[in-house]
Amino acid sequence: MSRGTVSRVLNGARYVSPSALAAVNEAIRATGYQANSHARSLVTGRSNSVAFVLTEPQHLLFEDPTFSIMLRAAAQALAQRDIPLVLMVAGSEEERRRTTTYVAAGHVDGVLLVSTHAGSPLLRDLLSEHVPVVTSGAPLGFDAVGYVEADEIGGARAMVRHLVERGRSTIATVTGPLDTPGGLKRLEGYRLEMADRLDESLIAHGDYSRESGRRATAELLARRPDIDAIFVASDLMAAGAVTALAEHGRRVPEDVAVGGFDDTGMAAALHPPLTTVRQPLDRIAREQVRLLLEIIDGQEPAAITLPTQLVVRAST
Amino acid sequence: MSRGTVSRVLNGARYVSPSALAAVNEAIRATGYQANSHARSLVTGRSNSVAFVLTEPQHLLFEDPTFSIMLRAAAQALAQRDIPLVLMVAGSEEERRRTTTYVAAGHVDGVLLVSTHAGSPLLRDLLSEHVPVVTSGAPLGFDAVGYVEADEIGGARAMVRHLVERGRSTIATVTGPLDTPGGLKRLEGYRLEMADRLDESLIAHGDYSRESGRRATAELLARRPDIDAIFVASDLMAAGAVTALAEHGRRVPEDVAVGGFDDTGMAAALHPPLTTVRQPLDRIAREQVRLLLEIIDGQEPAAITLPTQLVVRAST
DNA sequence: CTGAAAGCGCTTACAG
DNA sequence: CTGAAAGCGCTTACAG
Repeated sequence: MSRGTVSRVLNGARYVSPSALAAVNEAIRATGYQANSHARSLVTGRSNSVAFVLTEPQHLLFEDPTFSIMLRAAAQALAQRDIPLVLMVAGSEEERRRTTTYVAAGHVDGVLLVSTHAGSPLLRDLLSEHVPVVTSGAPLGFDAVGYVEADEIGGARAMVRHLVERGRSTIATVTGPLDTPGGLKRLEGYRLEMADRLDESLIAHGDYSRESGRRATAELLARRPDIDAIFVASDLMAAGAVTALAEHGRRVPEDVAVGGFDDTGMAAALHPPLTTVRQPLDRIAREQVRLLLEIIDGQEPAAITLPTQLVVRAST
Repeated sequence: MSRGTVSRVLNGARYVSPSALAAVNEAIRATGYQANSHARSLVTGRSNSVAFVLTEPQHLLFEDPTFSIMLRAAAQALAQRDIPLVLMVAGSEEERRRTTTYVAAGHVDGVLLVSTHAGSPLLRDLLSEHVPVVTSGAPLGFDAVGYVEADEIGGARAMVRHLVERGRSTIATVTGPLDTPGGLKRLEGYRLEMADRLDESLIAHGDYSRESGRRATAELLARRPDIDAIFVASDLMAAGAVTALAEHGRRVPEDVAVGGFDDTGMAAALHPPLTTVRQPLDRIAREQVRLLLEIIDGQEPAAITLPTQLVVRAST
């Protein structure tokens, strides 16, 4: 039996007789044969691997479980297809250059990018090299890039609506960074739902870190001591907000209701347990992988929006 | 100029005349040439990549920043040598099999393993395939495996000594899982330093999760209401311990002093800020990478122990 | 020090 | 449907 026939079996078994197919499969089982991936990549020009590129500042990565959850989910979704995930850190300028060079050299077939900031130079470089990319969250300021996002606006609106239904009248918000899609869209949802209740003094800005949630909440309390609810744009910042409220002698939820966003494990562990908006992070990562592989296979990019879900706990 | 000469320049420039070397380097710069890694791997039989294998239960990975810190540090140490890090998740039985097959097939040259449990079947399989492996923490029940660890025993002793110096007389401990080197050795350090103060009723067991720290502390308080200090074997569990103490109306540090282990960002963020034992996680990951690359290059394994450092804050 | 040649293990048209 | 052949882009003895 020729090498060519074996290769055909390995690559989809087209134009192979049933008897040859069976014989090859049996031989593969018996010998535990595994194709040499380097030889295959050399001729196909495909690496059959994908990079997961981390661009977030160090502290956030360790504080906020969101990133680890997506990383792990992506690794698992890829493993099911026997595609390795290569982790790259592109925090500094030099790391970014190294990452672009590495990717452009064809070491990986595509890139998974998490929470891209507006005008990200890394994304710009990657696109100019025509590297298949899928981001999580709509990349601000880029067109024709594939992405997967949660329904940020819908989720934020649902939370504000819930706070209103709970009888809260003075609802503030702590935003995420406004150069990220999540930060921007959660604020947009808040604005839309607040409508004529809206007042700019009810808005304070954070950067997704716990400490920023605490600081922004303290600002709000100083400016508007009359607030009776806060929608905080991430669970981690909400943890900071709860701390700030305690420091100012406000009870949660009696004096001030607090709602978060994400529903990572932290939300249920807070005191009191946090009402929040659940993002389907696992599913986002899985869809991101699926979409990237399609694009690598030559399909056009797409934008996928997945539903969020309000999870009511004791904090509201 | 022949391909052979260029190849010699790329691989260390032995037996190359200065003029040829200069010419090749200039051509590389001018054209931005990058060697095709698949072709190179095909002939050398080396993948020039390394796997980072995650075996921890999901929840711990997201709760405890220790793992992300080591993952990121390892990725950065490898990136400096232009070696990609392949992330593999080996939580389930099937994932473990897939990982072993993948690694044994030569897709990566070696494996970085974090916090191996006693008798780990993954480590057993990897060693039986003669895959170069370096673990973080001494792997319990295995010989001749390279590893890098913090001085767990010394760190635990320093903490107990500190609590004694602070005038505490009834010092309890919450341990980590005793089938991990960290869990076992931190308890050993506690035992050694307690000497004749030791009483088994002062020991409660956790599993490194926050909730287990809370539960174990509640147990201790029920059994020994007279304790005035607790050495908790990780910062995350210490956070749970502080919660339990508050729930039982004990003030930290006035009534009960609390000491942790790790010194991840969480320690300084706790209320009150946590006295803890700093593990040099960055350095551990860097040394782990260095050692693995040496072993891949044919050197014998080694065991490296790095010093820990007591960091005193307000909780003691 | 340098060039020519073989070979790493696959895939893919191309005949048959 | 199947086999023989070329070729992917390198590295590495081997002559010279």
